[in-house]
Amino acid sequence: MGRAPCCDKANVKKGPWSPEEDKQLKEYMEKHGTGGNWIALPQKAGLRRCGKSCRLRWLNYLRPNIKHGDFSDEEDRIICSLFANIGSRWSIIAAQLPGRTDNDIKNYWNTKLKKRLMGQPTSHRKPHHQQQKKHQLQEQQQQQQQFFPSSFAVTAPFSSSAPDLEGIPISHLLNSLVAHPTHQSGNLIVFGGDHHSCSSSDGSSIQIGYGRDFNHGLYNGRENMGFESHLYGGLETEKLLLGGGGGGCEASSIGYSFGEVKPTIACPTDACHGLYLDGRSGAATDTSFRNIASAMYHC
DNA sequence: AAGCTACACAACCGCCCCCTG
DNA sequence: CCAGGGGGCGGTTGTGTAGCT
Repeated sequence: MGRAPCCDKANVKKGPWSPEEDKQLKEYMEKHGTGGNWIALPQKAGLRRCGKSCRLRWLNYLRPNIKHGDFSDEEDRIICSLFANIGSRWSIIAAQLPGRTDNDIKNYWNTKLKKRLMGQPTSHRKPHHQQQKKHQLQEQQQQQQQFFPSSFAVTAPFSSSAPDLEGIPISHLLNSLVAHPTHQSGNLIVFGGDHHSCSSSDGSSIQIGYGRDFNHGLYNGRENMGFESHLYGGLETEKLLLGGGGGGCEASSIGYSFGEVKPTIACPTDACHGLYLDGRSGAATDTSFRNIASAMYHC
């Protein structure tokens, strides 16, 4: 038996809200509030709308202090950073941006940020002059640099058969791991590079930019290598500190050798579900990442 | 000027979580 | 403890608009 519908679909108006309906809902909300029941609200307010539709309209458009329009660079950065850490938990991300709604942020991400960070054209309309294309390309490169300033900029394809990873951009290592997953790669969680979440055909996966399912840590007894808990948008996540102590991946920290990293990659256990590598900052992280990528190729 | 296309954003759908009785 | 229902959320679709041909 299916669930009873929340409202009588046949007698409910759908589609865009008219100014009159907006006014009616706003006035009712200002006088009475939801009364703890959105489903009953439309009837009380004299609206021929589904309660959920009223809720959405209120939360996303009518309620006070809603910000619409241009997102600032700071907001962009916050969204990207949180998306990298917790994925598409729009409500959590919205909670960090006063005046912004989850729907707004979701739309903004889907229509602009995602394309921008994936290197797709961001212009409002198709350019039709070479000059514009050139300018657009430069703009994209600048924007990528702005968000991921270390070595994440994409340049050339990476051959999966090449064991020597020195000098190969991290983004290509990432891409290659996505394209050629190993049985170990299912245990690697990276954030900070491109924002992909990819699965291979056999079900193993590399999750990039998403760490919430990663719960357990390894502590190998060595100072500055272990797991550290972080709160991102109210969600606790943990990451393996390959980059050194304190703040995670510091520029001055060391890269771990294959021997040190391999047990973690090769032998996931209940106590060690995988790696969580902060790839956002600096050369030391690159070294760590290269070690892991190298380990995966050798395993 | 008309038709086409791409884009932005509002709104809907349906699933899941969690509270309550 | 369990079932039912409302609320919340993320994904998807629909619609209006602006630029291009």
